[in-house]
Amino acid sequence: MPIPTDHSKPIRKTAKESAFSQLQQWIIDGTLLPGEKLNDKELAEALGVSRTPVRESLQLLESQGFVKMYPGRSTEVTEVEKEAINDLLPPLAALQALSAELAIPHLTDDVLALLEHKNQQFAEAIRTEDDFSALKIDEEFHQIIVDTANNPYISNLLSSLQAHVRRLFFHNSIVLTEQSIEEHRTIIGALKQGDVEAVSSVMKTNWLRAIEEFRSLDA
Amino acid sequence: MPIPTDHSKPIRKTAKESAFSQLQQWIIDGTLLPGEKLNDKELAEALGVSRTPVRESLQLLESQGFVKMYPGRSTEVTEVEKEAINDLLPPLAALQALSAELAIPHLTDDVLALLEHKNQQFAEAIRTEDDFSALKIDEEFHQIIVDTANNPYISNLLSSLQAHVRRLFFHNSIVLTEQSIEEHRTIIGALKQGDVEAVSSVMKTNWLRAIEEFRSLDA
DNA sequence: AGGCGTTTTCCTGTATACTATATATAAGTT
DNA sequence: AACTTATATATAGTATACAGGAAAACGCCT
Repeated sequence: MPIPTDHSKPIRKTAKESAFSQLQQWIIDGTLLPGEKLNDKELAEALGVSRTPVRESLQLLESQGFVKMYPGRSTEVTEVEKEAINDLLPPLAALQALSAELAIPHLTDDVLALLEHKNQQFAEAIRTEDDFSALKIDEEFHQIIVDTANNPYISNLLSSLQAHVRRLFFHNSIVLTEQSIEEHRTIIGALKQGDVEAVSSVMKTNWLRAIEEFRSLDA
Repeated sequence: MPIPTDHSKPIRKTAKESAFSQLQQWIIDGTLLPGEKLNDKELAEALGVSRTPVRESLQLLESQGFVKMYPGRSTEVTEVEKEAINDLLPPLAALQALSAELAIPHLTDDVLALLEHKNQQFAEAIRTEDDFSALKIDEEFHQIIVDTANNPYISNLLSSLQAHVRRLFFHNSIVLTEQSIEEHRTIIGALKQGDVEAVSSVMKTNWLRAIEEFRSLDA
């Protein structure tokens, strides 16, 4: 009797974890509005758990910059300022560019195929103006590269930055353009050829261009 | 009556905060050894607080990668692997280089003077072979640049990476060399001239060189 | 002695209870 | 009425109590 039970991950999802992801989701998608005061008692009963896991989650969210705690006073959701994009994208671009550089030695045909496939999905999403999917797929595309770089520190830093970008994009309904498709192709090409300079440069361009596109929404 | 009492920071040092910094310190300086199992009850009484703030601190430390939590099982201090330097320094160098670039528009004479002063302190520490001070001053030197860049996201990311580097250096008693003094001078010069490329390049060199020096300790 | 199952202990995760401080509300004074 | 001062209420921070599960200790069998 084989019993294929895969207990490699005996994921008993701890109350703290589920509280954390739910709260983060609510903050990113705007259910919890920027500036809103958070009362742990309320959140606790809304989530059906006690205050303890809620408070633990809030502290993690603070370390990621999603909430601000005023000790002894209150906890509130941080603001979503459009100008934050100016602070957010440069380090994101730098780390993504670095990831691409570091990914080169670990490239395999599988990875390249995966990237090309993702970019096709991406192109399709752009074509059908499925903006939400496009954002999601774009993130996955870049995640492949980050994973390939295989650097846990970078992965960590980026996941935090990405979450903030996601929130900004959510609150401002940004739209990715066709230009990204071509840039992705260039990135794949540069990766194939192991051109460190080129890949780093295009990657930065790809991300920093978002600043301009973001600004144009002001109009 | 002016009463200059600055109650902008009525810092009531919360038990959680003091527990956190103490635990982090213990992990960095090796009081808590890599791989060691952490028992909240013990830690709690050692710190004179209850388990709650201890557990909260441990969770923050996990998010920073200083401990690993196996839910329901145990919490242990992460290992200090020399090879981690290979993963740690590239993003650190990239972000420090970016900081320097971004600092340029915010440079003032005060900042430049401060940098030159710090570098003199640094040179003095190197000269007297006060290795510990040299490390500390070097960190302060770079912190000035990061602060000048005035980007909260970068500051955040770097503080986490710096803590890891500090731990690595502690556990391997790394020593900074005279070469850093000259590189710091070059950095200051490039900043003065607003030479983005140069400052970025030297900054990266300055940090990545540490990888080589670190490896040479193997011998 | 070594392996397997059972029992016991311990520890983590979570809920609840307690405490002190901050804010809101009401009373009092000029 | 405006401004203090006092009182009440609420909420954050911390401690403790409780429950389930993991690891350790023990005993049993071969």
